[in-house]
Amino acid sequence: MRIGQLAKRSGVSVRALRYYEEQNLLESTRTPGGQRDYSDDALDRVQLIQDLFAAGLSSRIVVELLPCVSTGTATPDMLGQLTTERDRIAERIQDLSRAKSKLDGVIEDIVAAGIVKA
Amino acid sequence: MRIGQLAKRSGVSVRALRYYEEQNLLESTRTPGGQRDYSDDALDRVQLIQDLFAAGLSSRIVVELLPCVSTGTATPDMLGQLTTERDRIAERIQDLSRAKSKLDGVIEDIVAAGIVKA
DNA sequence: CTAAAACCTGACGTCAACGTGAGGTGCAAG
DNA sequence: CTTGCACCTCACGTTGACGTCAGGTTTTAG
Repeated sequence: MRIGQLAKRSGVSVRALRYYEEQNLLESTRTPGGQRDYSDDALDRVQLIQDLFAAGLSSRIVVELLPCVSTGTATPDMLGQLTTERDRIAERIQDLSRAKSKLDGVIEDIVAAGIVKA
Repeated sequence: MRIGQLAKRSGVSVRALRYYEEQNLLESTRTPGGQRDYSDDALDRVQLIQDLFAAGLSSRIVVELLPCVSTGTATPDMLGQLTTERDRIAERIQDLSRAKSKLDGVIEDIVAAGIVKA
């Protein structure tokens, strides 16, 4: 499929897909005319990239980890990286949970104070 | 206390503290010589700001929400904002949990494959 | 009193993940 | 063949939360 199709299916912009390729996160073959041609696997790949980005990983990290995620194999170093990032995400979840609790508390207090009844 | 002390105690940089003041997130009185002087409450304030930043809120949002968080009162609009941001954080937690599960799975697979034994 | 911290105000630099034109090319339809 | 949309490659712009350097002032230790 071509880039517009992939963009539509994956929900990311055309610009973003080109950026992924620039960062070696995503491959494509080219038509004789020079246009990108993606395999169906690309869709999964893009969604994986989005998930990792959403988890706060940078493209530098993602490009290092993508091979193991795809192949299920890794060097000891890569495994270390993986666990490091996994732990970082876990920490982030803790941070977010703390912030959420705080906001929950504030919301409860406000509602309890009867400022608003919804 | 002065800005260096607050920075050391809160763990954020002097530059960041000045930035918070610039964004109306943090107040300070001034010495006759023009140097910032912080009350002890400032420490809690800074940590709250950090928590909200860590939760992905922008300074614009934080400056709107800080009053209700401090006072426990709010207009209906502010309460709406609060719940909106609370829900956004909840979503983010979900995203992170998904990413973490994915990485956990990858790590398990790698370890199971016997590439490494730690 | 003097030197060295610590502080002050601008104001420009940074970094990531794209957005947004500019100017030109590929390709399927009629 | 030509219209027109999708695509191409530069290459500069954007945003947020600061980092950092310059040039000057205040505070504190001795």
